[in-house]
Amino acid sequence: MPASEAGAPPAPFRLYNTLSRQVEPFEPLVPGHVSIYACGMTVYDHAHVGHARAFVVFDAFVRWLRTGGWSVRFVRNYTDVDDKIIRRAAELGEDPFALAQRYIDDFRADCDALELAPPEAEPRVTTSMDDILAMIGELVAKGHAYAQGGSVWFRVDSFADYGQLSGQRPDKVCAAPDTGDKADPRDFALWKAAKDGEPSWPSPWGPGRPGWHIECSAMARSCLGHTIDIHGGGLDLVFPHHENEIAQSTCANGQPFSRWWMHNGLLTLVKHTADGVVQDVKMGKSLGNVVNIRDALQQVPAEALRLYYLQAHYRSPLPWTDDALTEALAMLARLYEARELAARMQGEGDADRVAEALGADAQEVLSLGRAFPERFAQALADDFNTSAALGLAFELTRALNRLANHKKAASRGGPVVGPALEALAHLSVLGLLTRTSEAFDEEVKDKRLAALGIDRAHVEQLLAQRTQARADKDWARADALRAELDALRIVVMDRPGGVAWKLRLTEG
RNA sequence: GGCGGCGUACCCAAGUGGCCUAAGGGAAAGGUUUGCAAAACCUUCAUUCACCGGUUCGAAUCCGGUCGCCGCCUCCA
Repeated sequence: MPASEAGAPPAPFRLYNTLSRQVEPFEPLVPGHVSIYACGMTVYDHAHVGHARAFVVFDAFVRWLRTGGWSVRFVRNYTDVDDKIIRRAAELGEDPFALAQRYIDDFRADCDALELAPPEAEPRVTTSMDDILAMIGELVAKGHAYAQGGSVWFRVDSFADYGQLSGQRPDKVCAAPDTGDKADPRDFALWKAAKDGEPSWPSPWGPGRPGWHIECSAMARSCLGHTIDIHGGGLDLVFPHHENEIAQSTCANGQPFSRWWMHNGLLTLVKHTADGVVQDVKMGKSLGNVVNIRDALQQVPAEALRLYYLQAHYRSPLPWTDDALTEALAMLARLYEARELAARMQGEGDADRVAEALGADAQEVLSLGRAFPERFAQALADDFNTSAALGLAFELTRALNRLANHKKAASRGGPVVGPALEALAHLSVLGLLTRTSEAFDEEVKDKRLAALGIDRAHVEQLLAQRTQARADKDWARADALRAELDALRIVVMDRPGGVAWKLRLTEG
C-alpha cells in the first residue's frame, strides 16, 4: 500500500528534467501519485542490450518509487505498425501483424528473463486507433493540422513553443525531404495515406495508418490523462519524437503534456577505424552493431546485466565492451559472497556489546549497516544515482569481509551483521541480490561453463581426482590437477568444510 | 552548419563551490594467510580532476577561451 494512503507522505526526490536541463525537486500532479509513460519497442526485430538499458533503468526507478511510498502508474507502449515492420514483413513474406505479434511475444520473454515488473498498461498502436483518430481530428479542428492527399500533417508553425525540449529553434529546424506534399518541410505526418498492399484503417481523410509520433500522444492520454508526471525514453528520442509529441499533445489537450522528461543515455561501442583510431559510437540497429538481450543472457545471469547498467548513472553514455558483462558479474559475485559470509555468522546478544567485544572492524560493520538505509535513500533521491548507491554497498561489503577475517567473527558476529544484511536486502529495490547464494552460484556456473564451452562432468572428474591426490598427500599431482583446472578457468578453493570451486570471471 | 552533452588514475566510474590531501569496481605490485593455491584482508597505485586564463578567502566543481570526443538534426532505447 502506498505510504500516502497510510498517512505518511512519500519520500521526496530530485530528478533531472530534460526540459529545464537541470535537476529539480519532483512534485507530482496528484499528491502521492506518479504517472510515467515510457516509449517502448517498435517490434520488427529482437530487442538488444541498448533497449534493455532503458527498460532496466525505468523498471528499477519504478520499483524504487514504490518502495518510497509512491503510487505509480507506469505505461509502456508497443509500436506494432510502422514502415520498418511492413518492410521486414514484406521481405520475409510474412503478415505484418503476425510479425509484430511474434516480436512482442519475443520481447515479453526478454522482459521475463530480465525480471522486469510488468507495466500497468502496454497499449498498442493497432488497438488504440480510436484514440489516435480522435486526437488527429481535434488537431485538425483546432487548425494545428491539415489534410493533404489522404495524409494529415501537423503544422509546426502553429505551435510557438516548438523546439523547447531539444533546444532547436523552429526557424532552424530543417526536416528531411519527407514524402507527401506538405505545406512546410518541417511539418510531420499524423496520418499516412495508405499505399498499395499496406495495412490500413479507415479514417475521415481516407484509409491509412498513424504517423510515428501521434501514437504516443494518444496512448499517453488515454492511459494516463492530459498531463502526465514523467515521460521517459532513450536520449535519441528527444528529437524529433518527443518534440513532436509535445507539440501534438499540448495543442490537442490545451495544457502541458509531461512535467518531467527523463532520458537515459545510450550504449556505446568501441569502433576501430581504418587508420587505427579508436572511438566510441552508439549501439543502434541502424548501425548494425547490436547485441541481443538473449545473447547477453546466455553469457551471464540477468542480475549481472542489471548491475552493468546500474553501476553507471542512467544519463551517462555506457561503453559496451567484451568483458563489461563478466566484470559486472564479478562485482555481483562479490556482493553475494559477502552476504553469504555474513549470513553464516552465528552468535547472539546485544549488537553493540558484541561489536565492542569483537573490535573496531565489527563496530565499523555495525555502524555502516545502520547508516546504510539513509545514505542509500539519499543517493537514489538525488537524480536516481544508482552508481553512488551501489558504491555504498561495496563499501559495506569490504567491511563485512574484513570482519569475517577475524577468528571469532563466524561464531559471534551474528548480531553485528544484522543491520548489514538488512542493508544488502535493500538492493532488491534495484532488482539485485534477489536470490539465494546457491541459486546464484549454480546459474553462474551453468551459464559461464556453457558460454566457455567447458564440460561440467569433466570438471567434476578433475576435482575428484585432485581431492584424492590431496588425501594421498600427493602434492605434485594435486598441483598438476589444479593447473589443469586453472587452464579451464576453474578456481579451486580448499576450505575447511571441503573443496569449493568457481569460475574465474575476470581476465588476469 | 544548427542544437545538446562529455573529457576524473592502466580500464570502468561517483563526486558539480569548503566534509575532496577525489567514493566504488576491475587490473597491477608487495604483504598476511595457505602443503601449494584461491578467496578475503592490509599496503601501494590521481597533492590531482583535458589544457590555458579568470571569479572567489576557497574550484574537479562557477565564468571565458583552446583542444579532443559523443549524441541529435533521417528510423533508433
